Amino acid sequence: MVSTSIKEILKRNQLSVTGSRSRILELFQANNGALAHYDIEKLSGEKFDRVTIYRTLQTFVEKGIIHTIPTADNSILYALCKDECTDGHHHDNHVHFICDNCRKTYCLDDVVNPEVKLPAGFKPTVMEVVVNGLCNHCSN
Amino acid sequence: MVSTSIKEILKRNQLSVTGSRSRILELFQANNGALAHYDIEKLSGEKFDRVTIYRTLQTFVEKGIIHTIPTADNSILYALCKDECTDGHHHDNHVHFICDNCRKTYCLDDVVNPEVKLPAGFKPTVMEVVVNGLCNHCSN
DNA sequence: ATGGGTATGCAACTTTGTTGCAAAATTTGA
DNA sequence: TCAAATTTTGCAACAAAGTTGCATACCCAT
Repeated sequence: MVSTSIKEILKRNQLSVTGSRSRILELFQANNGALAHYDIEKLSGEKFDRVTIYRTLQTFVEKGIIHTIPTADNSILYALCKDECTDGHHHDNHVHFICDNCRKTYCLDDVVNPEVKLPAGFKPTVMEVVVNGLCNHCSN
Repeated sequence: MVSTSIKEILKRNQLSVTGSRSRILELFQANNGALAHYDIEKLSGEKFDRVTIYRTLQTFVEKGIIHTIPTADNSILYALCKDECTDGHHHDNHVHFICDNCRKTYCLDDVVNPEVKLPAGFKPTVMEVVVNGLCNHCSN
């Protein structure tokens, strides 16, 4: 059942199981996409304090449960990490896709970041690829 | 001389030549990198109203004089476009590099965005590639 | 069940970005 | 060159987004 796995995720990351954490994780699982702070505030039904949501998201990022996606319009999106993520070390080296029509954000987990040849002296550590366009549901 | 070319850039884009626009363009030319709104506020020496800077940057983006760079930490960076940019149509399909040490952002104009194979049905329009790491000055 | 530690909610505040409007500056045309 | 027409600027007020300190409430191990 769903609630069990949520509890397990929190325990695995040494986090106490609280109402807000469970609910927010649930929202991510149910939405299967990326959520902004604003979305969570709406979806959770005004139930939690804004501050709690900020702190919960921050904690989840630190623990490697979710990761952030940069967007051009200055809003931070958050999405669930795959299981391999561990404390502070994210392996979210996949392409993100934002649909210009339905505004949904997809983690294209199977599309691995491409190689990029940088000029001499530039040592890369992290790379973010965000593609905008029409998703498979909106492109007909 | 520098001031002449700044004037020409503004005129070419049908913008009246004003103090703030000239000064802000000058800052971009002098810095040869990306600037955030915050940077401009500091660099310009408290000389201009915050609102003016917001509006000037917005105008420059619309005219294709500068383009935005999305970052993971929710700050918008702006950088000069190459001359080929025209109204609303940016050709900034190059890789951006942010140095984790000196915090400088580079437009790697010669590093063109790589090809990415998307799943069936996904139709891309714009793509952003941002690489973090150490730049050629900080990697020694 | 209880005590120690952690998380939450509230209040107050800071930062960031937006809007309307009058004053000032820039451009245009005679 | 000068005055009128248009744009731009700065101010004030506001809205949204994010942060911090602290007392209360909750979670969890014993």
